[in-house]
Amino acid sequence: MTMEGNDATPGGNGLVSGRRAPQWRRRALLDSAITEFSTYGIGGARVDRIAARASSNKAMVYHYFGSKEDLYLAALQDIYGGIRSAEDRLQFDMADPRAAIRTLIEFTFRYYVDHPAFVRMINTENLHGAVHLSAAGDLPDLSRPIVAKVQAILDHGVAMGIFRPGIDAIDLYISISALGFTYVSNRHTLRVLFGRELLATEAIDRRLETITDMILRFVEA
Amino acid sequence: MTMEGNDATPGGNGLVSGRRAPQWRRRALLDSAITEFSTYGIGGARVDRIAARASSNKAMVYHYFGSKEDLYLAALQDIYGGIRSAEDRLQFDMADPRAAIRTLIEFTFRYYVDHPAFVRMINTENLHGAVHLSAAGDLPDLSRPIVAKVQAILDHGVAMGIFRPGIDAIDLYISISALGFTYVSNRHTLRVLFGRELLATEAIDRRLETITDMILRFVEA
Amino acid sequence: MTMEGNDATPGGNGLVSGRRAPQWRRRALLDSAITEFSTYGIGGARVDRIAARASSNKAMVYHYFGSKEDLYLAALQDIYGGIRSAEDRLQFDMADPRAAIRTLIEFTFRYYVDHPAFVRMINTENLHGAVHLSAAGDLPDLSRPIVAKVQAILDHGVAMGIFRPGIDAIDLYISISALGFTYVSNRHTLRVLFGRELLATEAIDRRLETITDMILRFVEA
Amino acid sequence: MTMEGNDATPGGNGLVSGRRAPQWRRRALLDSAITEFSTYGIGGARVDRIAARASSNKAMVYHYFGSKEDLYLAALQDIYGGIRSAEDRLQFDMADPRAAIRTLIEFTFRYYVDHPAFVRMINTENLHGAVHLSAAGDLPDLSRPIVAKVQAILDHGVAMGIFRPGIDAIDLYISISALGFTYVSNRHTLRVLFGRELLATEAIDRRLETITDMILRFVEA
DNA sequence: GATGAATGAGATTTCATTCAT
DNA sequence: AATGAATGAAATCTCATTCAT
Repeated sequence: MTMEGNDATPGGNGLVSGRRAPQWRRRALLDSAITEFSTYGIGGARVDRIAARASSNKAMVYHYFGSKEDLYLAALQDIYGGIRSAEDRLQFDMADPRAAIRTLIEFTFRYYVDHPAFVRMINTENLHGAVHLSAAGDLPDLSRPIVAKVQAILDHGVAMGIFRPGIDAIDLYISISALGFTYVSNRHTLRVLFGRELLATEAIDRRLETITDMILRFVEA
Repeated sequence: MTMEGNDATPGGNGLVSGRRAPQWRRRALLDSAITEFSTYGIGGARVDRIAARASSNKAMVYHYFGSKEDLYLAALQDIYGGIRSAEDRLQFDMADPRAAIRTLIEFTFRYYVDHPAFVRMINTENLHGAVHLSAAGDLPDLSRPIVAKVQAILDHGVAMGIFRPGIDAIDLYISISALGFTYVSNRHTLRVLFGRELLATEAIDRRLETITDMILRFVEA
Repeated sequence: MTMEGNDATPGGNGLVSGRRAPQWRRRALLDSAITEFSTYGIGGARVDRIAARASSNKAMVYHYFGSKEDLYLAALQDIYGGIRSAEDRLQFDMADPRAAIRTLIEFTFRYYVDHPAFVRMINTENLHGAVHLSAAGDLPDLSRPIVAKVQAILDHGVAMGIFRPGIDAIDLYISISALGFTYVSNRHTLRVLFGRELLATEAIDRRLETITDMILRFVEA
Repeated sequence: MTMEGNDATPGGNGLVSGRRAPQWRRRALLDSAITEFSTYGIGGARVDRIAARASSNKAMVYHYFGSKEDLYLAALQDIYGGIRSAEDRLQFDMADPRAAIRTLIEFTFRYYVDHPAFVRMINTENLHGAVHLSAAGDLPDLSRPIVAKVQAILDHGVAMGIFRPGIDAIDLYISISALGFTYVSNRHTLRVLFGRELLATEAIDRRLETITDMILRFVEA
């Protein structure tokens, strides 16, 4: 399911903690900020709009986050915390490496499809050379144990003779990610250039088949 | 070779034409604009900086382009005109579909690697829902005959029994693009999260191998 | 002894009185306010900082003082009450007018040296045309019986043939004050312009000699 | 003659130079800034008012001076450049040290009386610990050759047997300055406390007599 | 065509003050 | 009495755009 506007409240947060009761207001501002930054980029985002969307006022933004840039940072962390915790909840059937890969592919692709704000935030952050992520890069919530899981799946598959050896886990993960990420990220220009509505439900399902097929053919022995 | 800063002057084209002598100044402003927009996004771009980088002044920007938005549009068209004309110069060995696919993959990947500003502009345009591209979408310079070429290669391969049938040309092209595009586009966040310098020369070569391998395994019968 | 930071709690007074138990909190806020106003001026003072320095919160400031301006007024009164009560405690040896003048000079100079916040508050109040002091000018705590004492000393000295007649008490007091006040008040710019640390202990002692010498030569017959 | 409001255009400027024709506008903004800062202090000054008083707009302030603080710095330098150049134009009759001292005293006192904005700026700068002056302290326009002149006068007087030896030139200059400076600087609080209008014409003349008398008695052999 | 000055709208940020508990 | 949250007005600063020459 695609929800353009936003897709916030991902991480159980806890990233900053602090104040007592009105954590809900901080949360509302953060959600609004994610929507805003993912819609307009950093330079185009307006603190005014962020406050208004959260039914609050600009001063609250500064009260809770200090500055527009710090707010962006908090939004970025939250967005990453969201996918991280979703990944942590993922269950792989290690007895069936092929199924495990399918699970990973489907999860990853649908996460992008369902969280366009996540996709845009990543793009925005890359536009800025990932300097903010660097600054926050040591936060444990951002680490990606997912790669260890990919490695484990690959190892199992190789041991079982199903997968071929010599495949780099990070490189594979980048490929899985890329095949879905660009599909979501670039859907607007692709629509204009190729005339296809990529996020139509059947289109999504077909794309998932392509990605799964492509990755499995790549790893299979 | 990667050149961060910019990578302008793509189409010798003449999308707007007009004045004759000081076309070089228009060109300089356009190059500067591409650098600026691809570095800061639309909202973060500064007309002042664009003018200064071109050793000119703001009034010239307005003289030549009318407004910041129109300048962005011109930059976008220029960027697309660049890849279009490069694609037009591409030669495929149709007698060897496998080689033809390799040629396409390498060209596409290296174009992204060598033109990071192109990649960023695409991302920026998608952030904005491709509204500017839509507005300029009927320009002949932007159409993508590349897809027809992919279709032709696929058809040849199927006819020769080398490729399996049923592969959608656009979908395949999106995959080829995606495997390289995200690699370049998201390299900063990937570097922070995975600790790898994706644009080191050997890394690029290895990635090209992965992409080629993956696509060929996917299309081969 | 010089104490930069602050020098509050001058009058144990009770200019406003009122609540009984947590008078210490009012006092803490007032001390903090004196530090703040004397450091940043009225416009530069921050209610937030005043509250924080007193380990309290802004609402308390408003609870006790009503407004920032009223707080400034209270601080000003407190500061003047402080010197007034110190002056009241001064003992002059009227039998020796020369010694009495020396006592006055030393007291005055050292009071400025020891109470830089007092000096800054006076300057701040003068910057604002003394409108606040005017508003509070009828408070008995602010009247200056010191001038009557100067007059008495002068009269005694003239009667004893030690001092020359015709010296205006207020004018003399202004001179005594000025020679020390500016030395303290302008020490920062004087340090930059002349490269001398005016508040070094020996410098202070030497300055006191100069002032005493100058005033005595002026009044002596 | 006292002119409260302002008293600008002191230094032949040249402190920053730059732009061509519209130096008059920069000058107007600077004059307005001097009025504003000397009236409200740094924290109380309003960029809006500064622009409006100069019949300009805020953006021009930032165009010419960069920031409110830099504008304050420029104003401070201008103010100091003003007294410096007036001092440079002073002529002393070195054949008559007593007259020379009189000249210096009268010039100094009347400069304060006639330039209340100068006095207030000095006070404001001292309130802030002279950090701005320190930052600009190496500008040649700010050095004080006046002290060398005082020394020369003292030396002549001592050589002629008119003045007593052992008087420190800087200390003497501080005294001369102090006796007039505080009189002008603190006139508002002194008016409230003592009920005298210190800047009435006759009061000024009488005060000049006091200062002259006091200094001469101090230096004479 | 070209340039520096000028401007007004609007952006981010601050801060005195009040509210709810 | 005491506290943290909330707010609106206003302050500083920015920037796309236009003007005058």
